[in-house]
Amino acid sequence: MTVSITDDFDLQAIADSGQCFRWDPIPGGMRILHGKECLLVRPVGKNRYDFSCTEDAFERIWAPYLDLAADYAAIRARIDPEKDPFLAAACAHQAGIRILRQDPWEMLISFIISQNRNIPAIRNSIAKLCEAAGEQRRDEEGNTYFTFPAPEAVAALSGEAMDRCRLGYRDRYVRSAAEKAADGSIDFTALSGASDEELLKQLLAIYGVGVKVASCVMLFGFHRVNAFPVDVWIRRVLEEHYPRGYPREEYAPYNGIYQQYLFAEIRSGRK
DNA sequence: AGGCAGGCTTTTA
DNA sequence: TAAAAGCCTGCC
Repeated sequence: MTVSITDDFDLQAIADSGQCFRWDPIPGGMRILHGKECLLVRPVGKNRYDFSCTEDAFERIWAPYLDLAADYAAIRARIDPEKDPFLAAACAHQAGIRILRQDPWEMLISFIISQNRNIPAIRNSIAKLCEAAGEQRRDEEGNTYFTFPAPEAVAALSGEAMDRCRLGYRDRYVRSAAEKAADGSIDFTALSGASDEELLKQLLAIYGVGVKVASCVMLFGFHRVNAFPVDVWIRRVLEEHYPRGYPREEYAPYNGIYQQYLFAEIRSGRK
């Protein structure tokens, strides 16, 4: 089906934003993996895209996933270039990013895996985990892909199979989280109803999850768009561009969205 | 109690 | 060789 998207939507910018690890370029577009689902997207004209899904799947899965109901241009426009030139420039340069509504379980595992590693290494481990414990399927064009595995499937992996995912010391974190998600002691449905403060507390109680990973899971898995992950890159932004402090209160409730523009900006090499 | 140093697997540049 | 979307443990 053809979809019209007039708000910010840049496939490459989103793929490069560090929030998703299973977006892959295909000829003329992007293949997007999300949980067990797969979507092929190709731009076909100004603000128009070919989606390899039915209208029903678009309404039910992909429009929510891509957060198409939100107005990112308006969120960018809230920043005053006079008061915060660096963030305003970041918003302008990095326009096209959206915060995806990803699966909480997939985000928990993905960001546990992310710690102390760069993005290519993260993608590699996640792909291997999907191959080891996910289901093999074919996309609309007959190419194979693997679903993101269910908690039970990860918990059931042998030590050897886990080793092949190259998780390093994180393997026990992944296994523990999978066991707790499988037996219900991590309950994503219940967590989705918690306040930001309570959700953070619950996530920090998970073995292998610190403040940085918890913030990413909140932002990308629970769509808590005021969560503000501080990693080495954002730390650099704050030190170099906000020596007198960063106005978190002023940017509520969208701190997480602005964080993404800052992150993309500093990683792009622009100063 | 809360802060800090050191260690940790592997990949990437 | 250093750095990478960090966290845990032990020590003080």
